[in-house]
Amino acid sequence: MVPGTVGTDLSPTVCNELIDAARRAGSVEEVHEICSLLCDHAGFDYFIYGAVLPVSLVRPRHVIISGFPHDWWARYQDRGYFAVDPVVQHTTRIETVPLIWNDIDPGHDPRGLEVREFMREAADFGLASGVSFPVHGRQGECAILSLVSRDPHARSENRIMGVMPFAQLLAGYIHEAARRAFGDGELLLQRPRLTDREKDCLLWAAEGKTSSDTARILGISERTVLFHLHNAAEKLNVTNRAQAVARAVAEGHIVPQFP
Amino acid sequence: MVPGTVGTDLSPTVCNELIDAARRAGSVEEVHEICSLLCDHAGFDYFIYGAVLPVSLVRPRHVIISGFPHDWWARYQDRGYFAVDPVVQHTTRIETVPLIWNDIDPGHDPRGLEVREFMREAADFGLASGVSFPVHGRQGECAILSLVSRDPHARSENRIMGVMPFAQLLAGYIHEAARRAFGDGELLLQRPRLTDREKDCLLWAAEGKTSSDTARILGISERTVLFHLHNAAEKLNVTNRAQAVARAVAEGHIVPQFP
DNA sequence: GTGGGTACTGTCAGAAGTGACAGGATAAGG
DNA sequence: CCTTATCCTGTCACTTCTGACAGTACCCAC
Repeated sequence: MVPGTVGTDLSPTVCNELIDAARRAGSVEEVHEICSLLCDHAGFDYFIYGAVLPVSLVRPRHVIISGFPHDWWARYQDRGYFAVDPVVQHTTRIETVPLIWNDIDPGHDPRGLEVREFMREAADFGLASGVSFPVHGRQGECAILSLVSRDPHARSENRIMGVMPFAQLLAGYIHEAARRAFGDGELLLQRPRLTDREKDCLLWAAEGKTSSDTARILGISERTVLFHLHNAAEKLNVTNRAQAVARAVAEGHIVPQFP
Repeated sequence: MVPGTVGTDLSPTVCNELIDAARRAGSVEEVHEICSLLCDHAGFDYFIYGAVLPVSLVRPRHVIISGFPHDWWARYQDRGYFAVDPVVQHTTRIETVPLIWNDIDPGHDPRGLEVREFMREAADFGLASGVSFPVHGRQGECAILSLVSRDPHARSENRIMGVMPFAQLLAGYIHEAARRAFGDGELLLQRPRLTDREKDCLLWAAEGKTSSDTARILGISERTVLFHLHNAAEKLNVTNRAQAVARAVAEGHIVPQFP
């Protein structure tokens, strides 16, 4: 399919087909293919999907499925453009809505100059305009699916506005497929399983209680509290209570409440 | 507008209008109105938007904008159906894609019976079928927008599949509007500012180092480490190091790495 | 220069946590 | 019946933390 020659034919029917395909997809190649199809049908030239998995992020894992021109993508990685790319910034911050590249105004950014330079360079490589769809999971898991056009004025053709609903919806399904493809629960499995009591004791420790406080609260002896904390620390592979609590919070084993 | 008499006329044009409205909206009433319009245009009878804001988990704040029948909503709250509602479970877990109520299969759920009973009861109150759109922000912020029909077979009419893309996209904008309406950064402002040294000391504490370890690492005296941790604990309004570390991690002041 | 914020250092007593010893009770599942 | 997992309890020696005492020094803004 020759880039640029395909109009916007992302009908609800095509969208549903792609959704079905995404729900079945289990490999990176399949996800790549679906992104590629979406890209074609939506009338764009390039795509890229990037994600930070899985999240509870003791060890964030960055994954990329690239449909970008190789030379640009190599340059992007080489020069560490993650730190500049306004799309990445947009997604890792807060946003839950698509970002249309033409709307990006580097004026407000403290690094406006860098951002402007980056965008100019991207345009030189054929990435003139585009739209990025953020997807967030829980606990910080996040992904971006970008569709990019060589045409600098994709927006004025209403191309972008027309495909936005379909692409945003699909982005969610593609993300789920990607998560499967990259080995969903892998890291969750690495997370040790704590018993209820261990979590109880960690939780109260995280809320500032001493062992004897916790013992009173739980109606058990102080020694038992120490015992559970000791076991929890071993499972979490940490050396003391502060580290145990830090890890338990970071991995989502406990959710302490603060005053 | 009489519920049930409106067909699916959620055209891209209407969708764009609603998006624009959502981007301008700044009050809960406005958000309610937009949800209501979406509901009508999409051919549904009721809606509900629920969110857990904002999220640095320290003080999760639950907000609801309800377009549900009052009697059902009162009963729902009264009986604590949050814990049973499969939609809530779906969203607070992992999912990033819409949940079509007809697809819910309580069979796999350990509490299948309860769930089934809950769904039957909802149907008695006129909530026969529907679709829920999850929205996730960063750090666990999450929201659900549900559109509900009195018709138990809304799906077979293809009504749901037709509006899904538009509604999912809009859900993101509605969520952003709701966040504004409920006072966006309020809690972030309450977050105390820690000095670099305080964060250094907290970070090493979170990684399991003792004060003397940290002193050696930072090239200062142990007493100074204790001093900084003490100041940090005062700012964070906590009583000991474990709680200080827990809060610092939960609020994102530090990001410890674990083995 | 005065005040405020940050970084830094000391001592001391008492409270709390850690590691290693040793043991028992219960329930679930092969 | 035996294993496994969970939960529970104790003592002792040693380390670490906490809170309250009392200071020095630097930089910046008003």
